[in-house]
Parts: sequence; C-alpha cells; structure tokens
Amino acid sequence: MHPYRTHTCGALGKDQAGETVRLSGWVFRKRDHGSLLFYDLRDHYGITQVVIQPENPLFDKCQHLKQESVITVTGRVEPRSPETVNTKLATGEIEVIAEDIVFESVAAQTPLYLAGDDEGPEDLRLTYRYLDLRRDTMQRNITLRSDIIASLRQRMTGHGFREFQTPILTCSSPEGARDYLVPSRLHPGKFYALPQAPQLFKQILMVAGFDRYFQIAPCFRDEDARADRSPGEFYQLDVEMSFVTQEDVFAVVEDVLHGVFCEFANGKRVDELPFRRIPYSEAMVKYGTDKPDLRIPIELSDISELFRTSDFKAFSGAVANGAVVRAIPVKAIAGKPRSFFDRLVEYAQSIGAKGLAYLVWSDGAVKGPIAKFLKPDELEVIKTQCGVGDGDVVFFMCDAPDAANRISGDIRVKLGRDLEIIEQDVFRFCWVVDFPMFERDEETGQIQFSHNPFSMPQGGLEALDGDPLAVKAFQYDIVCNGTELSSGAIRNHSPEIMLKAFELAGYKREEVEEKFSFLLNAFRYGAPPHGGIAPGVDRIVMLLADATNIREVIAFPMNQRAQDLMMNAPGEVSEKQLRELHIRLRKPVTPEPEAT
RNA sequence: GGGGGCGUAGCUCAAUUGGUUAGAGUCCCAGACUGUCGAUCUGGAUGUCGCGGGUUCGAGUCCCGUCGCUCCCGCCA
Repeated sequence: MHPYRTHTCGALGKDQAGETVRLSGWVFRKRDHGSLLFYDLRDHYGITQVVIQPENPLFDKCQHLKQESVITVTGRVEPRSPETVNTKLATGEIEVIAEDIVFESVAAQTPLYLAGDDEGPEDLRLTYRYLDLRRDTMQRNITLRSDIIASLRQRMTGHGFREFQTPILTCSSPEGARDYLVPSRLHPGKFYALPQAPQLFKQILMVAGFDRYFQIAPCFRDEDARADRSPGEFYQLDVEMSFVTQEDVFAVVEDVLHGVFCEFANGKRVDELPFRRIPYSEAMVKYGTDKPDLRIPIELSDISELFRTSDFKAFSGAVANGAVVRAIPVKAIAGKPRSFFDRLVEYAQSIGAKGLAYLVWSDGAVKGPIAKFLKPDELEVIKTQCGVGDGDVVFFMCDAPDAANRISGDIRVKLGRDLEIIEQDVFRFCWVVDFPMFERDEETGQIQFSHNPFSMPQGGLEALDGDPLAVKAFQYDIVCNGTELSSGAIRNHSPEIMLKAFELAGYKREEVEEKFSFLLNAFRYGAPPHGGIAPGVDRIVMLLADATNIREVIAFPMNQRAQDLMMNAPGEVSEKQLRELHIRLRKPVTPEPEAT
C-alpha cells in the first residue's frame, strides 16, 4: 500500500464499501462525542469523514489533536446508515473507520480560523498566506486561474500563435509608468529595469518575421494599487500579429475571450459575438466613461443645444461659456420619495457637481425644480430624445465637458447600484474604438499623447498635418462589465510618421532618434504592419471568479503599500551587497524633534 | 502626494448624551456525552480600547498629532 494514500479525500463512495483504504490530509472539523470522535479529513480534492472509535489506542491523542494537523489514516470504508448520510458532502454516503493513524505534522494553534465563515483581517491573511490559501474559495480561485491560463494558451496556439519569452531584466523606458530598477554590478551607476510590458520586444519579434506572438507575460509597474490593480506585478495575455487590420485583431481576441468566458462562466451568460464597437466619443457621451458597464440600462445623452436657447439661465449661460448638458434618463422612478432625489443631488455635489436638476413625468404632467423654466415644446424634445414617458425621470447636469462626463458617468453607475437595476449573471463586452491620438494638457496647454505614442494615427502622415486634437488612433480597449480588460493598437511601423507624431507632442527629432534608436532602426530594415493587444489575466480571473478584489485571485499578492507580508519584501540588504552594486543609501531624513 | 472609512479579547463585533468593575458570539482550556457533520451541554481563561498628547471631577467615547489597514483621487504611455 502507498505510504500516504490510496485515494484522495474526494474520491470514496459506496463502490469502495468494505475496502481498506489510506487517506492523507488536514484535520478540518472535529466532532468529539466523548466516546466517539469524528474528523472531517480535507485535502485539495474533498472531504471525507473519519470515525475514531474508543477502542482505538490512539483515541486520546486524536481527541487533543489540533485542527489543521496533517495525518495519514488507514481504515475500512463503511457505508453510512440512511439516517446518517450527509448529502452536502460528495463522499457523504460513506465514512472511513480509522484503524491506524500516522501524525505526519501536528499543527500549532493557527492564527487564522479556517473552519468558519470569517476570513479575518487581510494583513493576517497575507502574513499567513499558506493557511489562507487552504480555504475552499482560495483553492477554487487559484485553480480557476490555472485553468483559465491553460485555456488561453490552448486557444492562442489553436489560432496559430506561438508563445515567446522576453527579458525580465531590460532597460528603463522613457515613457509610461514608474519603473522597478535593478542595479548593475558590472556597470557601476547603471540599472536594469523590469519591463512594464514586453511591448517593444513583441514588436521586434514582428519585425523579425515571427508573424504571431503571444505570452502570458509578467509586467512590472511601480504605481499605486487599486482594488483591481495589484501593485508591483501583474500578468497580461500579450498578443501581437503582423499584416493585420484592427478587425483582424478583434476577431482573434473575441474568439479567445468569448471562448474562455463561456468555458468558465459557471452559468452566467456571455454576450454573443461580435462584441459591440463603441467609438470613444460616443462612449464618453452615452456612459461618461471609456469603460462603460453595459449591464446598466441607462444611456446618457447630450442635450446642450436645447438648453443653449432655453430660459433656464443657469444652464444657458454655462453652455454659452463652453459647458455641456448631459441628460440621465431613468425609467419608473417618478414615485420615489423626495429624499431619494435629495440624496442623489447631495451625492452629485459630493463628487464635484455644481448641482443636479431633474424633471419628473408623472400623471400626465412634468414636475421638478426646473420644469417652470422650460417651454412645452422643449419638454417634448427632451421626452423624445431621452425616450421617457409617464413615470420616468430625467436628471440633468451641466459642466465643462470633462467634468460633465465624469460626474454623469458616476451618477449613472450609482443609480444602477442603488436602484439594483444592474443586470446580474451576465458578461457584457464592448470594444471602445477610435481613441484620440493627442490631448491637451489642462495645466500646460501642451499637446501630448493621450494613450500610446507608438499607435498608428488614423489617416497616416497626412492626418498629422491638420488639427492634432482631431486625429484618431488605431487604438482600442476591450471592456467587460465596466472593467477595462485591455488596451491595444495597430502600431506605427513607419519612422517618418512616428517622428512626426512625437514632434506634435513636443519631442525633438534628435531626442526621439536617441531614445528609440533601436526601434526606429529596426523599422528601417523592413517592418511589417502589425498590431496587438494585451488583456489583463488577473482581471479576467477576477471577473470569472466573481471576486471584488484582485488579491483574491493572486496566490501571493502584495498589500496596498507594495509589501509582501509573508516574505517581508521589500527587505534590507547587507552592506556587502550594496558595495558590490556601487550603491550608497540616501534615506529620507527624519525631522528632528523641535527644541523647546 | 491628497481625501474618505476603519482600528475595542486570537477572530467578528457591541458598549446609550462623556459616568459603576469594557460586554457578546466564536476560538482557546477543562469537564460531560456512542451518530455527529459549523455537534451539543456545563464551567473557565483571555484586553496597552492602535500609539502619544490634550480637555475634563471623570475619556473606549470629545480635541490635536501619529501609526497601521483599506477604498478612492493623482499615477497607471
């Protein structure tokens, strides 16, 4: 017999009744009846009830054994009597009567209690991650992650892609996020950087003629965390293709993502293919954001022109000064109490709105604070444009375009949540396309890249001769349920167009030639038109695991302050190590207490 | 860098308007119990109220500072 197990803890049933088996696992729950002792023995695969009878010489020791100890049990599989069958357990029709028990690893009192619902404080969970990961939900999340990644790989190779490795030690890139730096021992004063993404390497692989690249790629960015953004490192399904249009990229990514979401949706619905395409400018008006949650059945619209000529001076004056008005129509809430509207106005103000007007269609009349300023035909236009009728409400907010979008988008999401009208059990996807190539910096007034400087401007070189702010890029995002899964682009493979684009963003020719010399050079020896995308693996797993926090789908995440509480990273290093790296520390000076 | 929330027993949380010896569940310990399955019953132990200062006759509660965690803004080409 195998020294540890003949079966796993999820494997036994009536078929094995009468057999002598061996199981190994953790002591999960104990039920001590004084003269009869039950263990729930747990391993990765399941739970089996072990019965320890008073005749067993190890009975006393088993009574006092701590939960989470690891034991090996040898015993006979007994069918349970009908009244003692546990239908909640896959192995609930049988139990194992312990004959011999080996105490492989006796556990001390655990700082986390694993047999209950409480997860405990997150810093304890992260410090004792090996305990926390034993929980069923964490086992499921982490195995789901593994299964999703395996499926992604299979689907990508099925589309003719090959997986490549690219360097982890590379050099700092002048654009983008803050880098993680690694000092060089052989080159005093010089540093490697961890890649923020394998962006340039994958483009070089296209120049090298490999045609279709993918990688489950680790990416490192030294930026602050969010609930859906782990500090330090994260993984992307990094994809690049040669001789493709935007639609070719979409076709592959749609097939892979749709496939993987259907495979792991666990009963939830997934949008049919093809996914909706929404131009950036339309998304900003209809949803107030470039990552719309399409599960919320509210569509905003621009109603500035109507208010420009209206008698409502607060709005018409603002519109004359460049402000816009957004209408937020909501079905069937005319009957909500006054307090509902007051609270929403309060919320709007708390996120920076100057106010929030509204009209209520009720009992054939139009009511609300601004109704008296609007003529009947104006009300009719609003009613038609917003598609509302009796019982419905339209909110209005007026501000500069950026603020109006942001605030009305936030209100849309808040209404969705508060009214509980967000569709459940569905994954709603869309592509957001036609991002602007450039934007104006609010403070300096400078033209700058709004997203990726290496994207191809639509219209090519000619388009760059006109108004830069009117230039769109072959730049796209894929969004699921309000989560941005990925950005991608058709790349700019022409040195001439690239130099021109950078020039518009205020970079001198020589500067660009110097910073990106290898890329420009590569493009000067025959570069295929190419493009790609890089969906975030952690976020895909998060959506499919129905997790609200990205740390729930990462085995060993760092906390919000970018510390690994289990490993104690980042940690100090010895003076010898520093000397080898030619580094002298320059710690922040702690202010001395003031003399009195 | 900025803003919000939280911080009371190992864990989850309570403590009235500032007022007696800071409570409950759970965990833990001891005892009882041969059919439980988050076993049950009885008893017991457990506190730097995050830390420092201030106001007050009196502070877990109010004020100031600080630390930690978390969510958000900035940031994330």
